[in-house]
Amino acid sequence: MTTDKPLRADAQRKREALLATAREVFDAGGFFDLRFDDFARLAGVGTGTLYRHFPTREALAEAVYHGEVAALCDRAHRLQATLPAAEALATFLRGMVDHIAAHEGLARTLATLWADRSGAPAEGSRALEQAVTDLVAAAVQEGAVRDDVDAGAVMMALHGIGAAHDRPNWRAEADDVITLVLDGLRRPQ
Amino acid sequence: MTTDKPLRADAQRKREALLATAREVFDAGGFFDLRFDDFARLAGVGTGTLYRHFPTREALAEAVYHGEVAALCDRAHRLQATLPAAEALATFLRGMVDHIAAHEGLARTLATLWADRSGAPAEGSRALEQAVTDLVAAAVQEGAVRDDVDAGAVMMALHGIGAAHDRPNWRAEADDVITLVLDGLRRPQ
DNA sequence: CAAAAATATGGAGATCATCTCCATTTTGTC
DNA sequence: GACAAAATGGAGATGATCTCCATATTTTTG
Repeated sequence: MTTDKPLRADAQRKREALLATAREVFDAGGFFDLRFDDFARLAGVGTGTLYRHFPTREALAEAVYHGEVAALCDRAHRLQATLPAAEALATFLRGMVDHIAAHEGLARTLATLWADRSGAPAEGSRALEQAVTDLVAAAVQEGAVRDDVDAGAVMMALHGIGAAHDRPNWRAEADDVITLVLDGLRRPQ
Repeated sequence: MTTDKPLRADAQRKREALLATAREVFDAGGFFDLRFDDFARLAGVGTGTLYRHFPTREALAEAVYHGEVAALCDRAHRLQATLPAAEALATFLRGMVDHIAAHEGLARTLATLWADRSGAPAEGSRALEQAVTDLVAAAVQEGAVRDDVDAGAVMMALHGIGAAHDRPNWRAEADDVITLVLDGLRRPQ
């Protein structure tokens, strides 16, 4: 499905310059407030080039955070391989909140990518969802988690954590959401 | 805090025309896709008038759904008066999902209003949050619900339900989120 | 290596939604 | 009915997004 035509040398250079700029702006927290065309100016390329590489702001955000999200997913796989499934799930969800808390821009990015109703969901979203689904399925298999609740519900709760990122008491509430989800998932013995 | 200068007769008429148009577009599902100025055209008023009455799209959405949200809050109060607190909370949350499911536009509206980071949260949001907070507090008081989880966490889960409104399996997942929240809230005996 | 083909560039300007401004009209008051 | 206050409408300013294509760079071919 991924048509990977080999990118020309200069194209690769410009693309990387754009990504570097985007990363900087991201870390500075201004990603969603910067005029989109200005990413081009800051990276020293033309606006046409910007739009050719990243047709929308969301595409750029997705590219910048592709690494972050991939890291999250890798972590899920590692946990799943080394811990009992229920613990893996708990550790992953707790760690996800940590991770979001540590990266100012991530919550807003995830919320934006998730809310993006324009056609296909971003690759990053898909991967993350798959990771969560796998973790839940394993925990169900193991018998530690009820089987009458869809893994999608956990994703929805994560949506909430991302979407609500500017609530004053975000961190504590996010932790509490995870607590509710985990306790709610425990198989009623 | 609410400075209510009595509205002139024509002003009231135009305002009502705008609201009527907005409600129609809402029900048709196109509220967030319609050019904002077009609300004026459709209502037969000038754009200046539109902007005077509703400075932003969110203000208009808030006004349209003020009634809906007020109804939700009233319902919360009635339930709280007639049922044990834990049941009132459960009934309210289940009913909220019903209500959102029945009104195509509501989820997106709530998500938008909640996500609106421009200054003060809309009156509707505030009222809804107060209602939820009260329900949770009463249930805690009654001893049916743990006291170590913030009511804000429930709001965050609702954020998720609103924000994720375009997931293919929305209804089932939303119900499951509520199940998780309710079971997670139950005081561990 | 030169020429030809393919690929990518930049940035001026088209397009489009949002919002403002104020000369005119409508309403309320005395 | 005349004066003041309130509200109107819609032309145009503003500003962000995106397109287009003549030019430049890279790759391939002979």
